[in-house]
Amino acid sequence: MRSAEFDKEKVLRSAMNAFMHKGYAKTSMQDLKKATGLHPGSIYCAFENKRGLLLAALEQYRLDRKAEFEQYFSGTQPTLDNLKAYLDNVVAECISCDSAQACLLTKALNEISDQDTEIQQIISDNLSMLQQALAEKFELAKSEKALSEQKDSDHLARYFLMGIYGLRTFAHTHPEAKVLEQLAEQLYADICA
Amino acid sequence: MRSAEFDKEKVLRSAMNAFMHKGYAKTSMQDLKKATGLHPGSIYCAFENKRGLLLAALEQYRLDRKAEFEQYFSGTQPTLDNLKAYLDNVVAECISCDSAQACLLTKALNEISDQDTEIQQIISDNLSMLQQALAEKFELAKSEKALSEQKDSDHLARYFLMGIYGLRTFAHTHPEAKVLEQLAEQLYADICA
DNA sequence: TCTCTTCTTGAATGTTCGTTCAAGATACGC
DNA sequence: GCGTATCTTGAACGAACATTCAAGAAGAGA
Repeated sequence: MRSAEFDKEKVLRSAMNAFMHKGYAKTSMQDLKKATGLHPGSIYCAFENKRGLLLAALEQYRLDRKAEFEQYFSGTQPTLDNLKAYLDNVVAECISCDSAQACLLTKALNEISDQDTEIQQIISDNLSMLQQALAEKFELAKSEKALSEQKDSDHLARYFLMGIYGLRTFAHTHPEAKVLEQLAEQLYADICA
Repeated sequence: MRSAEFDKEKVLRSAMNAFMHKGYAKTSMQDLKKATGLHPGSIYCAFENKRGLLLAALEQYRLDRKAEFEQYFSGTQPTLDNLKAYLDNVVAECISCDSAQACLLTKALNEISDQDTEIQQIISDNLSMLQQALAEKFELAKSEKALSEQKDSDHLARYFLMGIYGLRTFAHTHPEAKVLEQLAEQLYADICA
């Protein structure tokens, strides 16, 4: 026996970055080779093909984001404060990173959309999971009496997610902190109102 | 002398559709030939290359959308009603069309982003124009006493646009009329509140 | 009707792409 | 320390790509 020499998570995160910056179609195997340090043969051995690498990268992205999300709600602060912090982090990401630091899920969703129903389904499922997780947080906020019982948590989660999508796209044309922060502020206010 | 045989607007709208459905990178010249009915030579003669065709298509898209926008505000109804109608139309587009009927501008913005600063600039400028046009409508609504003078029209325009971006992305995973209409409803309410 | 000019056509070009595979390298079991 | 199973390497492959161009088709002017 002999085990593989590369760190799978590291490779997948490099691939994620490559896909996020150039998009799936424009990222060539040569780009992936440069990004991951793996030779084509190894990539094909480990992930079957370019599409398999994208699938694995999407799964890694899901795990990373899930861990990140849960970290935001692990403390003892009021749930709504955690939600605001989470939103502020989205804004910070939009500003700080190189301009193309979008979410891999939405980036891939926009690009692949109709052409690959399986990937489309995976992405939709992932985003639905995030939506579900958000809805649970809104339920939690209601139980903390920080949010009116009248509110529909599912609707709030959808609206919140819609806002995040919008923010990310908006950031492409207006990467100015002040403007994005103001938008996030209103989004949060409208949800808590 | 002999004039060209094809209808430039028709060709550009066909190209627009092709680019919107498959994205720029994935749309091959063969696809464009099929979509436009033009042979490669003619395309290169008229638009220099594939990128030139995208530029021309973007310009045509801008003109079409500008005309569409102005039509929504040509009547004598209150401006806010027109805005709501405009928003409802966005939602209707998200639902009715084949799932990939996004906005060419945002689609291209998401895909090309960093790789072509000239196209990035053109798209940003176009979206800024729409934002500016929206801000003027909010100003108009204020003068009609339908909106508080306290409100910042520029901010409202940005928030409205953010919502539209978000709606379009959201529609990719939830193409259900009821959900999208509910989101649009709240967006409108939050802006007018 | 003939000629000139311009447009149209689609096969050919060189390049780049995703993918394969056989040869070489390396760690593990004995 | 040897044999072997497995991983790594990178050259090679056909396919598909954007682009070119020379030959053919067709309107305009006489």
